[in-house]
Amino acid sequence: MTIRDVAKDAGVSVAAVSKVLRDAYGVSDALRANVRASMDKLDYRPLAAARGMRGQTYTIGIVLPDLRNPFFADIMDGVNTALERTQYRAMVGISQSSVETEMGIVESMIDRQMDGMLMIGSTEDRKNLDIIARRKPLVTIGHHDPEATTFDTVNNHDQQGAMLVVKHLAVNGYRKIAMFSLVSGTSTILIQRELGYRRGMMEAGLGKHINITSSSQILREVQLNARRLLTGPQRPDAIFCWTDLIALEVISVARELGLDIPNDLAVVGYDNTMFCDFAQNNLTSIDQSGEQLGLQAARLLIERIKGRAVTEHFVVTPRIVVRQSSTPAAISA
Amino acid sequence: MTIRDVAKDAGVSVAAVSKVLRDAYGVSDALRANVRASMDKLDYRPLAAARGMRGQTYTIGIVLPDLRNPFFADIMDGVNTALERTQYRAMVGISQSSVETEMGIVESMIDRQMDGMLMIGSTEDRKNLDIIARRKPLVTIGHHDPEATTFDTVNNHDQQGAMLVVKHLAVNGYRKIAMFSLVSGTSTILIQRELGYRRGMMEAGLGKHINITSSSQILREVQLNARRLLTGPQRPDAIFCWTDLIALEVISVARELGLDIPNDLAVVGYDNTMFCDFAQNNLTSIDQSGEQLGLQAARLLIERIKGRAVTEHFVVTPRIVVRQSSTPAAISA
DNA sequence: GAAAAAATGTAGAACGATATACGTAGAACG
DNA sequence: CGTTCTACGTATATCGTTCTACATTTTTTC
Repeated sequence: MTIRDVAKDAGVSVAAVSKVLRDAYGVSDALRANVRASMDKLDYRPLAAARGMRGQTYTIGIVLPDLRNPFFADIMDGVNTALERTQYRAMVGISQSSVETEMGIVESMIDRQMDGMLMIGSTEDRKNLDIIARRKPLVTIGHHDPEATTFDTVNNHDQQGAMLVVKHLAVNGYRKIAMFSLVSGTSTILIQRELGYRRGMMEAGLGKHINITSSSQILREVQLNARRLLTGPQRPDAIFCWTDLIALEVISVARELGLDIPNDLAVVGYDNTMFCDFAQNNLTSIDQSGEQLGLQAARLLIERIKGRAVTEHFVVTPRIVVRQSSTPAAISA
Repeated sequence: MTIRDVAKDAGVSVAAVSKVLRDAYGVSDALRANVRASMDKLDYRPLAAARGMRGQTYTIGIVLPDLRNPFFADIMDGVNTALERTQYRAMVGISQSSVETEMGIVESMIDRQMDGMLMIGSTEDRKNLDIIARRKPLVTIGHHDPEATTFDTVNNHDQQGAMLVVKHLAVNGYRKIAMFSLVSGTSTILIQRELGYRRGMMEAGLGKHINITSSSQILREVQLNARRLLTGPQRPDAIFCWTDLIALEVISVARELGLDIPNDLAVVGYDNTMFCDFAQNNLTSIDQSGEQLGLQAARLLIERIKGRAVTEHFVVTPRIVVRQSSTPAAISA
């Protein structure tokens, strides 16, 4: 089943069929209907590889850091919603939070003629992103770079989100508020969240309690760091974790140490993923509306593929969703 | 940077370069070294789209039902390990547990000239899988069909896994053991787990307590069904959930109802995902070694792509990992 | 040392789309 | 009524590989 078969069946030229396929200029309604009918009849499907040789593949590549953080599922829901009514399809690559793998995936997506790329929570720096963007339309989620001109960015206001957390904790009487962050020199969202945390602490007059622990994402290391933090000389009475998944691990360690949450320790996460709502977690978190982020990013990417050249930076306002893990009152009530 | 540039630089024919690229027969060591040097020097990367026109794209398509179940991350770890040293790359499509979407993704992967497909937890029936397998090498994970001859299957022994659960619960004194299953007429792993549950109950002399509740995966519906189960006239004293994620939701509902786990209610999951270990869950589960499943599946798929025609069916033996959610003794101890 | 076999390399026709350049008919214009 | 537009279609070069068929050289065999 090739474009030639369709052309023959419809009694028109190959070029005419191609035009119909691409919604290109210069096709009468009659011709279009005729060709469409033949395509349906023959159950014709264009081969992306062949299209890719000269034009588009109608495929966008999505790079995810890992599959364990449920937040990415929220984002993908939004992406899929945005793509639903288009002829674009998403193919996902998993970088396992490694920069080399990430670049490898991007390369292999370019080799595979993806029309554009959406990088989520990328750890690349601006230079590398610029290099990619020069080759293919690019949109990032979770990379702050308001000065970027070669690619679009989609974010929530991470600094503000972190400040919301600190403010909420301070209002609820917590003082020794620590932050559990991620070791990753280049992640701009971490930088913003740490900044927000510091600013929040200063504004609450808690500057002297600023305390940031950084850890990789490896489960064992997270546990080790959490345990160290909770058994150290200056045990915090609240921990703000950079993502829900880490918060759940911190809760786990705290429970094992016999600490009561939220009375001995408050824990707050980020992303407001579905796990926060479970009664055994009941985790206060920042909602950055992953679905919205995914939707906007996909929209921007398709616009870019279609030719938009001016850069857009989309920012969502985060909001805090308060649950029991940070509200001692709720437990006594 | 095309194959022609490399050929020119190395002073050989285009065909020679192509042979080196494909590890094809008829290349001397000297030629290979020469060509490889030019490829490195020019930083050449073959274009998958062009390769796809005649040969392989060295890309395998992986179809995942959803991104929220952390079990799939374990599988993907195995897949990536298996692919690491090959020139194959994985591209993932998310079907959102919908049969139409699943078929759509498969179609679009075939359009994109994937060399083979790995379908995980597919809800397709044998007929559809046969149709796919006739077009592309296919391996499934989580689809029992020992009679299948057109594709390979990789599974754990789900029936045995379910029996392990029932036996364990019975030994610990639980009697009214219910099962929380998934509405999905065609999923063979669910059929096997339900069968194992029934057999286990019969063998434990608990036939009259057999009680299977089925629900979709939608969070609200799961909660509703769990609540109905736990507040009904014949409240079970243990619930075996078909996957960890559901078990976590059941624990949540039970906690909200004021039930103590494991004294009022035991909960057991399946897949032994990372969340089971968290202290707030402490969930007994069946380990089916997702990483092993992924590794074997990827290996089988590449073998098939390379030409193996005889079918293989790989089965892992499940083992139970006992935690507090099903051992009342542990809590009093 | 001639014939056969194996090893190594090359030329060039595919693969299935896209997109440029162009032809032709009918409409609009003055 | 001739000219210029516009709308609609077509012919075909092109994209970057693969792979068959073949030519040449080297090795093996008797």
